[in-house]
Amino acid sequence: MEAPRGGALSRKISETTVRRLSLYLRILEEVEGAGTDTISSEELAGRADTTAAQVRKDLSLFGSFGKRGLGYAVIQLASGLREILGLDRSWRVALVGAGRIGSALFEYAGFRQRRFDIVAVLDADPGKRGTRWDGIPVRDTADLEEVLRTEAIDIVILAVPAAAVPGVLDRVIAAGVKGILNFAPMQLRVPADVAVQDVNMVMELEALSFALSQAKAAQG
Amino acid sequence: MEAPRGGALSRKISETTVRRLSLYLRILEEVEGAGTDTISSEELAGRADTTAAQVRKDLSLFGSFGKRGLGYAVIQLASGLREILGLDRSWRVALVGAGRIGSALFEYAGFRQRRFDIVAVLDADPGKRGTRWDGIPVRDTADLEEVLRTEAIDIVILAVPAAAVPGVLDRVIAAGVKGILNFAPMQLRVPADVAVQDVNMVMELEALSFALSQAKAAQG
DNA sequence: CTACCTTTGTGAAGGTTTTCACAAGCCGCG
DNA sequence: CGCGGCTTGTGAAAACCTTCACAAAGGTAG
Repeated sequence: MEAPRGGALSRKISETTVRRLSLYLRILEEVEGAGTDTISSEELAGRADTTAAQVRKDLSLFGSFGKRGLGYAVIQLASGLREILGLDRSWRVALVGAGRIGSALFEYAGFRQRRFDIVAVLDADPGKRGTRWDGIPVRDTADLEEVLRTEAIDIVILAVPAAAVPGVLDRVIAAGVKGILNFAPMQLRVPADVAVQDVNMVMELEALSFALSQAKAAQG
Repeated sequence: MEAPRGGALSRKISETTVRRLSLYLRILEEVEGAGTDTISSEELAGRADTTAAQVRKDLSLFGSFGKRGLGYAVIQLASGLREILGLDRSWRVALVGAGRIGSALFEYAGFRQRRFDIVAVLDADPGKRGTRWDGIPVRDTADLEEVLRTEAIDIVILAVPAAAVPGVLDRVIAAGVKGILNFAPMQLRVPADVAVQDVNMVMELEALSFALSQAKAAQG
């Protein structure tokens, strides 16, 4: 039993599966706080807005976490999911772009909770240089390479204006960073070994716009 | 030719298709600025990081927008996509939660460009009340129902702390709002006729964490 | 007008993801 | 210890999505 686990998977795991795993983990942490120590696929599915079969299939891709007749031990499953998702360690994150969005992200407690530690902040604006955010000096984007290297950065959060993206992106990639969280509304072209996740709020609003328009059209 | 268009669709359109349509529109607006007046599915696909067949299939769900041998007229296709996505009108948006994230969103120009007009801002903090953001008064969340009604709000951006979400959500739904953009890291339970889009940056970072862990495991 | 080049729109094929359904396994109780 | 109720893990089926491949159609040049 319990063969694959965190290791190198043979099967390719889809983006949607990873999102669900992430969601399961959040739910487990919520119910753990509430004192529940065991949970069935049925209940987990109810809270995650999916089906019990989906939950079991997702988990079965990584091993055997449950007990038949009983369900899943909450603490154990949470820990298993953390291992699968690579959350059993901390990640060193650099925030590039200290504008409104950057500042909101920096303050956001959810990152630190998951051990995504923002250990460097950079901005091109000379006016910002020298100020400190919660003790971390805002450094010049000109020093990007040096900061990425000396701080051993794993992940870059790109929160600069669209016009500034291409230049910064090339340098981030050249510096060997393999993970980018992109807030600019543009497609980043990156080598295959670099992972990019986009956060595009306009796209989300457009999806709402589409849904609302459809509903209106259907209903008359 | 050109039968379905914006109207009530028989086929159910998937979330991923809508995201691609949104992306196509952004690309068309970019190349339009550059003076191109015609574009092939091949070129659009290249810029959208997908395949020509995918582009044609996506568009064919809504009608016939191209000319064989020539490609798509950029301006016309952009306008067709705006109609499909419901962007051929403005949307009245209320921002609930005037904290760091709310403030960053309010300033973000991308929303106004697409005619998502933030016409109301609410917050529970009495200290914020009476201040004005770009001329819009920050109002008390206690007045939520009245504001949603008098301002004829289409979409609510939920940017309040997780603990405050359940109370606010119920009232937003009761007030008849059918579209919600949710920034709280929790599943919203809503009636079937209410559309929700989640923006969850922790989940995006976790997807990066997973990808980076996988890569490390594979490579040794 | 015809021949030829190009690119769309779309059935059919292929692939992936989700759902179904049930044997296997765990627990508690008598 | 054996039975019954419950829930997992998983092949098989169904649904969904993407890719292929080609007929249909616009344009152009001769």
